[in-house]
Amino acid sequence: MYTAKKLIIADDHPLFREALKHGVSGALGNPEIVFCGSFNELQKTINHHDDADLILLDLHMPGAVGFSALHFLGLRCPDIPVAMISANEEPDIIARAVEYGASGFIPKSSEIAQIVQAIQSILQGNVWLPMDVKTQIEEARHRSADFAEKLSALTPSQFRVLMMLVDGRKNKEIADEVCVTEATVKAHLTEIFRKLGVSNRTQAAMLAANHLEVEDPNTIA
Amino acid sequence: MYTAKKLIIADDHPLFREALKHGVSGALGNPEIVFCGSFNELQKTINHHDDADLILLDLHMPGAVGFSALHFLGLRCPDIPVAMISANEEPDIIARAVEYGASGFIPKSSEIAQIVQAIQSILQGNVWLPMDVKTQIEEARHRSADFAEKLSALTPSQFRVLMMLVDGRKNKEIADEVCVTEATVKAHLTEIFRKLGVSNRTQAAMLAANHLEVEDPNTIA
DNA sequence: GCGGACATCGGACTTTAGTCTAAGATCGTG
DNA sequence: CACGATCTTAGACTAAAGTCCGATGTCCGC
Repeated sequence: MYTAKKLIIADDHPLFREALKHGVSGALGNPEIVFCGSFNELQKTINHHDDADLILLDLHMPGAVGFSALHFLGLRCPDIPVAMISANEEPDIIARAVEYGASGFIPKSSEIAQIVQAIQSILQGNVWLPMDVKTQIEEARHRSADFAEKLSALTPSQFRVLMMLVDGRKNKEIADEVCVTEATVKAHLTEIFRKLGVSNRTQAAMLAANHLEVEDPNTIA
Repeated sequence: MYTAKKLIIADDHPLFREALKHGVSGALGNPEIVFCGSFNELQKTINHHDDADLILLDLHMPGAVGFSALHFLGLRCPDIPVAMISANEEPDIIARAVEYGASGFIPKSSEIAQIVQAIQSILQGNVWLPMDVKTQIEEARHRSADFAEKLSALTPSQFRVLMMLVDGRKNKEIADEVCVTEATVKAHLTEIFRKLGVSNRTQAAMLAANHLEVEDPNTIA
């Protein structure tokens, strides 16, 4: 079992942070626990407690906007792991938190036991995320690889056509651009749809766009 | 010092590529330099010059969308290293370029000496990236606002239809879903195209998807 | 009540999209 | 050389997509 000597809890809900304290302190070897109720307070606190083992940081802190607190901590004390605590469980938010250097993301709705487990895992140097999010990310990776496979099944010519599909060009335009007849383009398209497992050009374009991170409003507008 | 025998420069800015040519050719042993001004041209060029030592590829090439050109080269000639050249310096873009197989990312704002150094590093088999990666997402935000304006011009019914367009549904399916006739859907669509400034459903879907981050459950950040 | 925005539909029509079948040309590989 | 994959095209369809014109009805604000 991993214990801690000093813990910083940055949350502006007195009730929640007290509950958090009593819930986890026993399981972590009764560490010293320092409270911060605002971003301002956190900035001061960190000056006297930069030897903390872990910071539990609320996403929505007074004085903090977005991930500003997280970003600050990353600069100020990059060695202290930060676990985000939030009622918000959007996978998108969680992914961003990790990008900004959070070592974990603990939903406020979690059971005490789960929170303890998360903290211990983070103290070991791991990144802890809620199960459902982990599976979502894994599935996303899986599907991404799946698409890459489909994509590499396309011949170069077919790939070219697919790219022009993303621009919303019509068959005749594509034909002129590639200097072939419309019949050829149609033949390619039918094959593209089959390989990608879609049924029309819009779906094919959306699929390609989502995975190739296409954004160029200029060519569309 | 590493030299090269043949270099392909794929960029649609004549001024820039000439400058690039004269800037680096001396330092690389005066290699043969082949120019391409579009994705189309690049595809043709590669057929006669698949013995090139390096390809300098502009991110924004006419005919190429996103990393389509990079991906194409990865399939067509996986052995030739590709250095992305771009005015875009977003870390996000740079990271993705490397994911898609780029051997380097050279900002157009770089000094000649730095570009030469980057190219030589890449010729050695390394992956070269700029030290300072600055973000300018202002334009993206601006375009976002522009699109939001167009979006708010849509009536609720039209918006709903647009969302189904993103799924690649056909008119009849949309009609059944919303419980109206196909005639109504068509009427909405014609108006949607007008308001968004596009000319067909695929373009409308792409526009919406790019700005609303509408995704089939495939991609996750 | 009148005008305007909105949603709804029909019909007629033109244009694209998409499938299917068939077939010729090229090119690389065993 | 034979084989397969790819690219190419044609012709004939069927099915969608998209436009134009007109029409009805609702709802809301002035």
